[in-house]
Amino acid sequence: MTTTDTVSSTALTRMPDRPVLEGLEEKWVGQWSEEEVYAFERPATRDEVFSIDTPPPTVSGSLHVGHVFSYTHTDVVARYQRMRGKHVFYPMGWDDNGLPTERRVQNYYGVRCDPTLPYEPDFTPPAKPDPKRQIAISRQNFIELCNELTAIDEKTFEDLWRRVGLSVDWKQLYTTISPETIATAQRAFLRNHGRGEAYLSFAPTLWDVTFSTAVAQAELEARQYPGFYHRVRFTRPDGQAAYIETTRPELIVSVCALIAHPDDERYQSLFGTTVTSPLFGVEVPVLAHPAAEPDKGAGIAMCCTFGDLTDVQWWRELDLPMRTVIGRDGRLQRETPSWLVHPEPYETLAGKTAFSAREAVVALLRDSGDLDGEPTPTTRMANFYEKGDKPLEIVATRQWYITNGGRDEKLRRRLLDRGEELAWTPEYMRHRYENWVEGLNGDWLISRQRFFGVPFPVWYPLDAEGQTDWDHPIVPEESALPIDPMTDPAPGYDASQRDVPGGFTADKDVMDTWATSSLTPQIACGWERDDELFNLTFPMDMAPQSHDIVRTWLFSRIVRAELENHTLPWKRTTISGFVVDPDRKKMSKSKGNVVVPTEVLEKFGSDAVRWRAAMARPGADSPFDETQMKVGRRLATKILNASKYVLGIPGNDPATWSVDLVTDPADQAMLAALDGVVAQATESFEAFEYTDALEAAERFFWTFCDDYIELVKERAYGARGEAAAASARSALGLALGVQLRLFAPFCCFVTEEVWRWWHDDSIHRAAWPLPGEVTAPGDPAVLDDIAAALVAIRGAKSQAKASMKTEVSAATFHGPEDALTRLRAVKDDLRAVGRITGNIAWQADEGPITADITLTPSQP
RNA sequence: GGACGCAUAGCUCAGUUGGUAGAGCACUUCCCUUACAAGGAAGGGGUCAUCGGUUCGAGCCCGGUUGCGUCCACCA
Repeated sequence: MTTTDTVSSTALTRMPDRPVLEGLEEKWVGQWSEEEVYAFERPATRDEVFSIDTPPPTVSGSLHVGHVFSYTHTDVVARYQRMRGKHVFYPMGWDDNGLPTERRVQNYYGVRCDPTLPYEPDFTPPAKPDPKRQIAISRQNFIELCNELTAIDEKTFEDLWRRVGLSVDWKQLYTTISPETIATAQRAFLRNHGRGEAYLSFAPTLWDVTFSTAVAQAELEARQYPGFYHRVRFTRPDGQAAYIETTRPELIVSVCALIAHPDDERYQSLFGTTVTSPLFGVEVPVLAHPAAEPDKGAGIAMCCTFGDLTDVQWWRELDLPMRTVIGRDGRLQRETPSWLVHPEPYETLAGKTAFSAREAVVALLRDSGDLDGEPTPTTRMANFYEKGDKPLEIVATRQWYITNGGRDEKLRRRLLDRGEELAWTPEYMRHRYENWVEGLNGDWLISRQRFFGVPFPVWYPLDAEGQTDWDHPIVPEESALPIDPMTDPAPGYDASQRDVPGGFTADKDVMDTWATSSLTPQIACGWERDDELFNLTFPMDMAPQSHDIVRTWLFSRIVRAELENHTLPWKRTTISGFVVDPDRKKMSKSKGNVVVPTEVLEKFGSDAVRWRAAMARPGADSPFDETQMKVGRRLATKILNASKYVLGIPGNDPATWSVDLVTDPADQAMLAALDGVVAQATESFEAFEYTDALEAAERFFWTFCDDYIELVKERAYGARGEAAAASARSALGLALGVQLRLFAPFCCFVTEEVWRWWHDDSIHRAAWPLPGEVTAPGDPAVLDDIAAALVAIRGAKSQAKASMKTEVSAATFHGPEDALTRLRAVKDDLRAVGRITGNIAWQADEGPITADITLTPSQP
């Protein structure tokens, strides 16, 4: 990247009399867009590119300050890399497919999808949606509404991101429901399928009864759930009782066995025998299995198909029969199960929800005398779908899976190795990844029984009886993608053969959102769509995200890239912490502690919010605190005012600035010190430690303002001749230019505003300052000595409660000999800033620099 | 229960290879000084969670304890 920037001498005409922060966002957002400052231009080679796998926000959700912080962290790095001359590939994506959008559409328009209904071309949603009486509409109508609403939401999101100042290239925007993305997701799936990495399986799966869909391990959330222990009697062949305790008595219908730990003394005599279930008279074996925990409940568990994941394990390992009664709607099946010896009691349960059935069973048990004592309340942990509010059921269904190492040690090892290979910021976050991969207990379930998502590009043949042949799925050629099996006929068939015996039927499921977003590197980089782009950007350089989605998004992308590309999808991942409320609780809608970003941005300005974000180190949670925003705002204001001062010095002309004119020792010392700061900031950015870069720049800037500017003020105005003034002006101007660039990644608006007072091109395409660019053969220690001397002078005046303007009739400086020598060289500047009119004496001794000051009595 | 992180001034946090405890905010006092009163200056304030070890010397290294947070596991 070359800059065609020209330095303008017309600074004074572009500089407002009283510059303010208000309005800078609007002004520069517009101009950056017009000038295409952040457009990605394809260079010749990969090493000229810095590519970023931006997390695509869920547009149906809402953004809070936490999002603003973490996206700012990425932007700060992107801006640094751009200034280093990289062609920054920084796309934005909208995650608009999936269940969150469906749910939002249902609430927003008051509709629900009923795939059995026909399409109504003229359908318009009700003006006032009634959330209690959702209108049933066809799948196509429903998808149209999803597209309509996401378009509105995406506009809001884009406006916010622009306002925050994200330097994304909006021409690289992708969405997870676009035809290109659908084609990419389907293509990747077909490749997985072709290699045996994607497979269809009929198995017990975690099932959300509210949304009527399967969910994956990564989407689980364990929550406290209140329940009751019921002590229930089973009957031994000799008529004796065997008691179990259960929180789900309705599952007695499904009981397959009683199971205790093999070493449990209490149940040795029962192993190998059978017992009979209460109410239904079903005879089940009593078995031993090490997964049974003697301390839980009665120590002997009722194994049902299925109450929990342990039941699944027992069912599988002990080869138990499948006695499912809870259906996909969360209700007990209507037909009386065939295995019941006494079917009569079931009549009162048929068709009931699990909750109602539980009450009914308890009543029955009470009547029959099989309930021992009263149910005792307990709190247990239950698995929930993270977006749902009813505990998950386990239902045997046919689902698509992708291998993820959960059932394959070799693949698991490879994925763990990838975690090793990946660079992590901060380093310790890699443990979360390792924990997750090591704890996987099954493959990745990717199919969802929903509507707004990427359809599986799959059909199944129907035999002569119209039965689906699940074992021989029909897939399309890749060239036909994207396809929708619900509307496109299977290859080799025509539309009339849909759903008729001897014909074909569509796979009606869609892929889970994560199955699509696991491919964001491939989607954004143009995999199999734009080879040139792909080769220039993939594997990507940086994958930013917050720490809660290491197990989902980060992991799933590594899986997909490993299976498809045999590489990591990126070199490095950077993990942001959360913004938490003052009590250090995570912000969430349900807690009502969410801070809306637009208000904060409005109140303090984007630069202030960005500053605060950058002060949060990678991985660290930070509490939301408005007073911190004020500090950022103060910095932005200070940048504006200090710049105005430097450029407003009479006769100061940027075209004349040159390090060759910097001859004064104070000026040389300042530039030398700044050069060290540049080195520090650069080093920190190279390590992705943007906070350290900011702190280094800021620490220097305040000294620059409070000490250095004050020190050279009079000289810059020409009090000691033209050469001395030129030295100060060049030093001030050059240092300002360097510091603006150091701050540019953080306070992108105010630095741009100031920069343009004398440049025609954006600061964000200017070169990052590097050590040696602006420096002088000075001793940085002089600046510290000056600061110490100023503290001494000001302290004396402050203690005397005198104005800083008060004249000093005599001053004696104490301190180490070498420090005094350095101070003598800047004596005239000290005299000016301290208003020292009388004698200056120097007294060498040990200890810090101090001054004895005699103040001239103030004139009446 | 497992893993990880944190514990330093009233608050938010720095503290490099061990060598006299730091910043900002808040607080106190002062100052309208030709960039900035949405400003500036000066100042007070800390047994570095706790116990033990290594060392001439520990906020830092090692071990234990306690408290907090996050992720995972936990439905009998």
